[in-house]
Amino acid sequence: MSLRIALLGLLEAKGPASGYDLAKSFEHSVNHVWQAGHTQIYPELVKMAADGLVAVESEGARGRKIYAITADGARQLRDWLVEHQPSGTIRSETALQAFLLPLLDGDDAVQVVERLRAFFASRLADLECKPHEGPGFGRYALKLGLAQSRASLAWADETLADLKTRSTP
Amino acid sequence: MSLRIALLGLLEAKGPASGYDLAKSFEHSVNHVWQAGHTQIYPELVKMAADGLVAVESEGARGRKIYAITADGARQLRDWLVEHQPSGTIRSETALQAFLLPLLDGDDAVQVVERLRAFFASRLADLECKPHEGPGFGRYALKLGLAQSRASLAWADETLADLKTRSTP
DNA sequence: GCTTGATATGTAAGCTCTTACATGTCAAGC
DNA sequence: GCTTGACATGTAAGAGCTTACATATCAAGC
Repeated sequence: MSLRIALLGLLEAKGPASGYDLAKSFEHSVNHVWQAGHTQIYPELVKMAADGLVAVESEGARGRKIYAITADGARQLRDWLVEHQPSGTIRSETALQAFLLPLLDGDDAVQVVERLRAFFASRLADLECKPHEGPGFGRYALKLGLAQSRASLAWADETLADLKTRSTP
Repeated sequence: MSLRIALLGLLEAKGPASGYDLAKSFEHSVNHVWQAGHTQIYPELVKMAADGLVAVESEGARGRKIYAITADGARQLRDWLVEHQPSGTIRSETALQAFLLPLLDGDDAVQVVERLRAFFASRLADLECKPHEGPGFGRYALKLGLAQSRASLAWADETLADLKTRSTP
Protein backbone atom coordinates (compact mmCIF):
# COMPACT_ATOMS: atom_id res chain seq x y z
CA MET A 1 0.00 0.00 0.00
CA SER A 2 2.61 2.55 1.05
CA LEU A 3 4.52 2.15 -2.19
CA ARG A 4 1.38 3.16 -4.03
CA ILE A 5 0.88 6.11 -1.74
CA ALA A 6 4.43 7.30 -2.23
CA LEU A 7 4.06 7.05 -6.02
CA LEU A 8 0.70 8.84 -5.96
CA GLY A 9 2.21 11.53 -3.76
CA LEU A 10 5.09 12.13 -6.13
CA LEU A 11 2.77 12.29 -9.14
CA GLU A 12 0.44 14.67 -7.31
CA ALA A 13 3.25 16.93 -6.15
CA LYS A 14 5.50 16.98 -9.19
CA GLY A 15 3.09 16.23 -12.01
CA PRO A 16 3.15 13.45 -14.63
CA ALA A 17 6.29 11.33 -14.77
CA SER A 18 7.70 8.10 -16.15
CA GLY A 19 8.74 5.09 -14.11
CA TYR A 20 12.33 6.16 -14.48
CA ASP A 21 11.60 9.67 -13.25
CA LEU A 22 9.78 8.25 -10.26
CA ALA A 23 12.68 5.93 -9.46
CA LYS A 24 14.98 8.99 -9.51
CA SER A 25 12.63 10.88 -7.23
CA PHE A 26 12.68 7.97 -4.83
CA GLU A 27 16.44 8.08 -4.80
CA HIS A 28 16.69 11.82 -4.33
CA SER A 29 13.72 12.86 -2.27
CA VAL A 30 11.57 10.18 -0.60
CA ASN A 31 14.67 8.13 0.03
CA HIS A 32 14.99 8.80 3.78
CA VAL A 33 11.38 7.86 4.35
CA TRP A 34 10.66 5.04 1.92
CA GLN A 35 12.74 3.10 -0.61
CA ALA A 36 11.89 1.43 -3.86
CA GLY A 37 13.91 0.51 -6.91
CA HIS A 38 12.79 0.57 -10.51
CA THR A 39 12.15 -3.18 -10.43
CA GLN A 40 9.41 -2.58 -7.93
CA ILE A 41 8.12 0.64 -9.46
CA TYR A 42 7.54 -0.45 -13.06
CA PRO A 43 5.24 -3.37 -12.25
CA GLU A 44 3.45 -1.38 -9.55
CA LEU A 45 2.60 1.40 -12.02
CA VAL A 46 1.07 -1.18 -14.35
CA LYS A 47 -1.11 -2.50 -11.52
CA MET A 48 -2.06 1.00 -10.45
CA ALA A 49 -3.08 1.83 -14.01
CA ALA A 50 -5.22 -1.33 -14.06
CA ASP A 51 -6.85 -0.12 -10.82
CA GLY A 52 -7.49 3.33 -12.29
CA LEU A 53 -5.28 5.26 -9.88
CA VAL A 54 -2.93 6.48 -12.59
CA ALA A 55 -3.22 6.71 -16.38
CA VAL A 56 -0.72 6.74 -19.21
CA GLU A 57 -0.81 10.32 -20.35
CA SER A 58 1.57 9.96 -23.27
CA GLU A 59 4.20 7.66 -24.70
CA GLY A 60 7.61 8.82 -25.85
CA ALA A 61 10.87 7.44 -27.17
CA ARG A 62 12.29 4.15 -25.80
CA GLY A 63 8.87 2.93 -24.76
CA ARG A 64 8.76 5.72 -22.23
CA LYS A 65 5.31 6.01 -20.68
CA ILE A 66 4.33 9.15 -18.82
CA TYR A 67 1.91 8.44 -16.00
CA ALA A 68 -0.48 10.97 -14.50
CA ILE A 69 -2.51 10.63 -11.32
CA THR A 70 -6.27 10.25 -11.86
CA ALA A 71 -9.11 11.74 -9.79
CA ASP A 72 -9.53 8.33 -8.16
CA GLY A 73 -5.85 8.21 -7.36
CA ALA A 74 -5.89 11.68 -5.82
CA ARG A 75 -8.89 10.72 -3.69
CA GLN A 76 -7.26 7.57 -2.43
CA LEU A 77 -4.08 9.48 -1.59
CA ARG A 78 -5.98 12.06 0.45
CA ASP A 79 -8.04 9.40 2.22
CA TRP A 80 -4.93 7.51 3.21
CA LEU A 81 -3.21 10.63 4.50
CA VAL A 82 -6.15 11.81 6.54
CA GLU A 83 -7.53 8.49 7.74
CA HIS A 84 -4.78 5.92 7.83
CA GLN A 85 -3.31 5.26 11.25
CA PRO A 86 0.33 4.60 10.41
CA SER A 87 1.63 1.21 11.47
CA GLY A 88 4.41 1.51 14.02
CA THR A 89 6.47 -1.13 12.24
CA ILE A 90 10.13 -0.26 12.37
CA ARG A 91 12.87 -2.57 11.21
CA SER A 92 16.20 -0.94 11.68
CA GLU A 93 19.47 -2.82 11.45
CA THR A 94 21.24 0.07 13.12
CA ALA A 95 18.91 -0.08 16.12
CA LEU A 96 19.27 -3.87 16.20
CA GLN A 97 23.04 -3.51 16.46
CA ALA A 98 22.52 -1.01 19.27
CA PHE A 99 20.18 -3.46 20.97
CA LEU A 100 22.66 -6.32 20.89
CA LEU A 101 25.62 -4.19 21.94
CA PRO A 102 25.82 -5.56 25.51
CA LEU A 103 26.73 -8.97 24.03
CA LEU A 104 30.09 -7.63 22.88
CA ASP A 105 33.05 -6.89 25.04
CA GLY A 106 34.56 -3.42 25.34
CA ASP A 107 36.70 -3.00 22.25
CA ASP A 108 34.28 -4.65 19.88
CA ALA A 109 31.40 -2.61 21.26
CA VAL A 110 33.34 0.64 20.77
CA GLN A 111 34.13 -0.35 17.20
CA VAL A 112 30.47 -1.04 16.46
CA VAL A 113 29.29 2.23 17.97
CA GLU A 114 31.93 4.13 16.02
CA ARG A 115 30.62 2.58 12.82
CA LEU A 116 27.06 3.46 13.82
CA ARG A 117 28.19 7.00 14.58
CA ALA A 118 29.77 7.34 11.15
CA PHE A 119 26.59 5.99 9.62
CA PHE A 120 24.37 8.51 11.42
CA ALA A 121 26.78 11.32 10.62
CA SER A 122 26.73 10.55 6.92
CA ARG A 123 22.96 10.36 6.89
CA LEU A 124 22.80 13.70 8.66
CA ALA A 125 25.23 15.20 6.13
CA ASP A 126 23.05 13.88 3.29
CA LEU A 127 19.98 15.52 4.72
CA GLU A 128 21.78 18.78 5.41
CA CYS A 129 22.68 19.02 1.72
CA LYS A 130 19.04 18.99 0.67
CA PRO A 131 17.25 22.31 0.16
CA HIS A 132 16.50 23.49 3.68
CA GLU A 133 13.72 25.77 4.73
CA GLY A 134 11.53 27.30 2.06
CA PRO A 135 8.47 25.70 0.54
CA GLY A 136 10.10 22.45 -0.69
CA PHE A 137 7.77 19.51 -1.05
CA GLY A 138 9.23 17.14 1.53
CA ARG A 139 10.24 19.87 3.96
CA TYR A 140 8.45 18.51 7.01
CA ALA A 141 9.87 15.02 6.59
CA LEU A 142 13.28 16.57 6.04
CA LYS A 143 13.07 18.33 9.39
CA LEU A 144 11.90 15.13 11.03
CA GLY A 145 14.82 13.25 9.49
CA LEU A 146 17.26 15.91 10.66
CA ALA A 147 15.89 15.85 14.20
CA GLN A 148 16.08 12.05 14.35
CA SER A 149 19.58 11.96 12.86
CA ARG A 150 20.86 14.51 15.35
CA ALA A 151 19.31 12.54 18.20
CA SER A 152 20.95 9.37 16.91
CA LEU A 153 24.32 11.04 16.59
CA ALA A 154 24.06 12.38 20.13
CA TRP A 155 23.18 8.87 21.31
CA ALA A 156 26.33 7.51 19.64
CA ASP A 157 28.50 10.09 21.40
CA GLU A 158 26.91 9.42 24.76
CA THR A 159 27.23 5.69 24.27
CA LEU A 160 30.90 5.95 23.33
CA ALA A 161 31.53 7.97 26.47
CA ASP A 162 29.61 5.42 28.51
CA LEU A 163 31.56 2.51 27.06
CA LYS A 164 34.85 4.24 27.75
CA THR A 165 34.09 4.93 31.41
CA ARG A 166 33.14 1.28 31.79
CA SER A 167 36.39 0.03 30.32
CA THR A 168 38.52 2.27 32.59
CA PRO A 169 36.99 1.90 36.05
CA MET B 1 19.20 -12.38 8.04
CA SER B 2 18.25 -9.85 10.69
CA LEU B 3 15.46 -12.03 12.03
CA ARG B 4 18.03 -14.76 12.61
CA ILE B 5 20.35 -12.31 14.29
CA ALA B 6 17.63 -11.06 16.58
CA LEU B 7 16.72 -14.63 17.54
CA LEU B 8 20.36 -15.57 18.11
CA GLY B 9 20.81 -12.43 20.19
CA LEU B 10 17.86 -13.28 22.41
CA LEU B 11 19.04 -16.85 22.88
CA GLU B 12 22.55 -15.67 23.68
CA ALA B 13 21.40 -13.05 26.14
CA LYS B 14 18.58 -14.85 27.91
CA GLY B 15 19.52 -18.48 27.45
CA PRO B 16 17.55 -21.35 25.90
CA ALA B 17 13.94 -20.66 25.01
CA SER B 18 11.00 -21.99 23.05
CA GLY B 19 9.48 -20.37 19.98
CA TYR B 20 6.70 -19.03 22.14
CA ASP B 21 9.12 -17.51 24.63
CA LEU B 22 11.00 -15.86 21.80
CA ALA B 23 7.79 -14.47 20.33
CA LYS B 24 7.02 -12.95 23.75
CA SER B 25 10.52 -11.48 23.95
CA PHE B 26 9.99 -9.92 20.55
CA GLU B 27 6.80 -8.33 21.77
CA HIS B 28 8.25 -7.03 25.01
CA SER B 29 11.84 -6.20 24.32
CA VAL B 30 13.11 -6.13 20.73
CA ASN B 31 9.79 -4.75 19.62
CA HIS B 32 10.90 -1.13 19.03
CA VAL B 33 13.81 -2.27 16.92
CA TRP B 34 12.57 -5.32 15.01
CA GLN B 35 9.21 -7.10 14.79
CA ALA B 36 8.30 -10.69 14.15
CA GLY B 37 5.27 -12.77 15.01
CA HIS B 38 5.20 -16.44 15.93
CA THR B 39 4.26 -17.39 12.37
CA GLN B 40 7.61 -16.14 11.24
CA ILE B 41 9.58 -17.36 14.24
CA TYR B 42 8.57 -21.04 14.33
CA PRO B 43 9.61 -21.86 10.76
CA GLU B 44 12.77 -19.76 11.08
CA LEU B 45 13.91 -21.72 14.13
CA VAL B 46 13.47 -24.95 12.17
CA LYS B 47 15.67 -23.58 9.36
CA MET B 48 18.23 -22.29 11.84
CA ALA B 49 18.39 -25.70 13.47
CA ALA B 50 18.93 -27.25 10.05
CA ASP B 51 21.78 -24.79 9.51
CA GLY B 52 23.30 -25.66 12.88
CA LEU B 53 22.90 -22.22 14.45
CA VAL B 54 20.58 -23.43 17.17
CA ALA B 55 19.79 -26.87 18.57
CA VAL B 56 16.81 -28.38 20.34
CA GLU B 57 18.01 -28.69 23.87
CA SER B 58 14.96 -30.43 25.27
CA GLU B 59 11.33 -31.12 24.50
CA GLY B 60 8.54 -30.57 26.95
CA ALA B 61 4.79 -30.70 27.18
CA ARG B 62 2.59 -29.60 24.26
CA GLY B 63 5.33 -30.25 21.73
CA ARG B 64 7.32 -27.45 23.32
CA LYS B 65 10.87 -27.40 22.01
CA ILE B 66 13.55 -25.49 23.87
CA TYR B 67 16.19 -24.11 21.53
CA ALA B 68 19.72 -23.22 22.57
CA ILE B 69 22.27 -21.27 20.56
CA THR B 70 25.21 -23.35 19.27
CA ALA B 71 28.87 -22.34 19.03
CA ASP B 72 28.33 -21.76 15.31
CA GLY B 73 25.34 -19.58 16.05
CA ALA B 74 27.26 -17.52 18.60
CA ARG B 75 30.11 -17.04 16.12
CA GLN B 76 27.77 -15.91 13.38
CA LEU B 77 26.05 -13.49 15.74
CA ARG B 78 29.36 -11.92 16.78
CA ASP B 79 30.58 -11.70 13.19
CA TRP B 80 27.42 -9.96 12.10
CA LEU B 81 27.58 -7.48 14.96
CA VAL B 82 31.21 -6.60 14.42
CA GLU B 83 31.41 -6.76 10.64
CA HIS B 84 28.02 -6.11 9.14
CA GLN B 85 27.52 -2.60 7.83
CA PRO B 86 23.84 -2.00 8.63
CA SER B 87 21.67 -1.25 5.64
CA GLY B 88 20.15 2.20 5.86
CA THR B 89 16.77 0.93 4.73
CA ILE B 90 14.00 2.72 6.54
CA ARG B 91 10.36 2.33 5.73
CA SER B 92 8.30 4.44 8.01
CA GLU B 93 4.64 5.17 7.41
CA THR B 94 4.78 7.97 9.94
CA ALA B 95 7.63 9.67 8.08
CA LEU B 96 5.80 9.10 4.79
CA GLN B 97 2.79 10.94 6.15
CA ALA B 98 5.09 13.74 7.25
CA PHE B 99 6.62 13.80 3.80
CA LEU B 100 3.30 14.15 2.02
CA LEU B 101 1.93 16.72 4.45
CA PRO B 102 2.27 19.69 2.07
CA LEU B 103 -0.33 18.06 -0.19
CA LEU B 104 -3.03 18.67 2.40
CA ASP B 105 -4.65 21.97 3.21
CA GLY B 106 -4.44 23.55 6.64
CA ASP B 107 -7.06 21.76 8.72
CA ASP B 108 -6.35 18.32 7.33
CA ALA B 109 -2.63 18.81 7.82
CA VAL B 110 -3.13 19.82 11.45
CA GLN B 111 -5.29 16.76 12.04
CA VAL B 112 -2.64 14.47 10.58
CA VAL B 113 0.17 16.00 12.63
CA GLU B 114 -1.94 15.73 15.76
CA ARG B 115 -2.39 12.04 15.09
CA LEU B 116 1.34 11.65 14.48
CA ARG B 117 2.02 13.51 17.70
CA ALA B 118 -0.23 11.17 19.65
CA PHE B 119 1.51 8.25 18.03
CA PHE B 120 4.99 9.46 18.99
CA ALA B 121 3.81 10.30 22.49
CA SER B 122 2.44 6.82 23.03
CA ARG B 123 5.61 5.22 21.75
CA LEU B 124 7.62 7.41 24.08
CA ALA B 125 5.37 6.46 26.99
CA ASP B 126 5.86 2.77 26.13
CA LEU B 127 9.62 3.14 26.20
CA GLU B 128 9.57 5.15 29.39
CA CYS B 129 7.80 2.26 31.13
CA LYS B 130 10.60 -0.14 30.38
CA PRO B 131 13.36 -0.63 32.94
CA HIS B 132 15.54 2.45 32.59
CA GLU B 133 19.18 2.69 33.43
CA GLY B 134 20.88 -0.24 35.05
CA PRO B 135 22.44 -3.14 33.23
CA GLY B 136 19.35 -4.28 31.25
CA PHE B 137 20.05 -6.14 28.05
CA GLY B 138 18.59 -3.74 25.50
CA ARG B 139 19.55 -0.60 27.40
CA TYR B 140 21.47 1.11 24.61
CA ALA B 141 18.71 0.60 22.07
CA LEU B 142 16.21 1.81 24.65
CA LYS B 143 18.11 5.07 25.03
CA LEU B 144 18.31 5.39 21.27
CA GLY B 145 14.57 4.84 20.98
CA LEU B 146 13.89 7.40 23.69
CA ALA B 147 16.11 9.98 22.00
CA GLN B 148 14.46 9.42 18.64
CA SER B 149 10.95 9.49 20.11
CA ARG B 150 11.64 12.75 21.93
CA ALA B 151 13.03 14.26 18.74
CA SER B 152 9.93 13.13 16.82
CA LEU B 153 7.62 14.55 19.45
CA ALA B 154 9.44 17.87 19.36
CA TRP B 155 9.13 17.85 15.56
CA ALA B 156 5.37 17.36 15.86
CA ASP B 157 5.06 20.35 18.21
CA GLU B 158 7.17 22.57 15.97
CA THR B 159 5.23 21.48 12.92
CA LEU B 160 1.89 22.19 14.57
CA ALA B 161 3.12 25.66 15.48
CA ASP B 162 4.37 26.18 11.94
CA LEU B 163 1.06 25.08 10.41
CA LYS B 164 -0.88 27.39 12.71
CA THR B 165 1.17 30.49 11.85
CA ARG B 166 0.64 29.69 8.18
CA SER B 167 -3.12 29.44 8.52
CA THR B 168 -3.37 32.80 10.35
CA PRO B 169 -1.13 35.18 8.38
C1' DG C 1 30.82 4.43 -38.54
C1' DC C 2 32.06 2.37 -34.04
C1' DT C 3 32.67 2.02 -29.28
C1' DT C 4 31.43 3.29 -24.78
C1' DG C 5 28.76 4.79 -21.00
C1' DA C 6 24.67 6.86 -19.32
C1' DT C 7 19.76 6.48 -19.98
C1' DA C 8 15.63 3.81 -19.82
C1' DT C 9 12.45 -0.18 -19.35
C1' DG C 10 11.42 -4.38 -18.23
C1' DT C 11 11.12 -9.87 -16.26
C1' DA C 12 11.93 -13.72 -13.01
C1' DA C 13 13.48 -16.20 -9.07
C1' DG C 14 13.71 -16.25 -4.42
C1' DC C 15 13.44 -14.36 0.08
C1' DT C 16 10.74 -11.90 3.81
C1' DC C 17 6.69 -10.67 6.01
C1' DT C 18 1.58 -10.55 6.98
C1' DT C 19 -2.90 -12.50 7.44
C1' DA C 20 -5.83 -16.10 8.02
C1' DC C 21 -6.58 -20.59 9.24
C1' DA C 22 -6.02 -24.95 12.08
C1' DT C 23 -5.11 -27.60 16.16
C1' DG C 24 -4.21 -29.21 20.62
C1' DT C 25 -3.02 -28.62 25.90
C1' DC C 26 -3.52 -27.03 30.46
C1' DA C 27 -5.69 -24.74 34.65
C1' DA C 28 -9.55 -22.88 36.88
C1' DG C 29 -14.27 -22.56 37.91
C1' DC C 30 -18.66 -24.51 37.61
C1' DG D 1 -16.83 -34.10 34.10
C1' DC D 2 -17.41 -30.00 31.29
C1' DT D 3 -16.72 -25.55 29.69
C1' DT D 4 -13.92 -21.66 29.01
C1' DG D 5 -9.95 -18.94 28.27
C1' DA D 6 -5.07 -18.54 28.23
C1' DC D 7 -1.17 -21.04 26.51
C1' DA D 8 1.39 -23.06 22.72
C1' DT D 9 2.64 -24.65 18.06
C1' DG D 10 2.11 -24.89 13.64
C1' DT D 11 0.75 -24.35 8.01
C1' DA D 12 -0.45 -21.86 3.73
C1' DA D 13 -1.58 -18.22 0.59
C1' DG D 14 -0.35 -14.09 -0.97
C1' DA D 15 1.69 -9.53 -0.70
C1' DG D 16 6.02 -6.95 -0.67
C1' DC D 17 10.85 -6.57 -1.57
C1' DT D 18 15.68 -7.71 -3.39
C1' DT D 19 18.92 -9.45 -6.63
C1' DA D 20 20.18 -10.87 -10.89
C1' DC D 21 19.36 -10.97 -15.56
C1' DA D 22 17.98 -9.07 -20.24
C1' DT D 23 17.56 -5.50 -23.63
C1' DA D 24 17.40 -1.47 -26.24
C1' DT D 25 18.30 3.69 -27.08
C1' DC D 26 20.82 7.84 -27.20
C1' DA D 27 24.93 11.10 -26.99
C1' DA D 28 29.73 11.82 -27.08
C1' DG D 29 34.31 10.82 -28.43
C1' DC D 30 37.34 8.35 -31.33
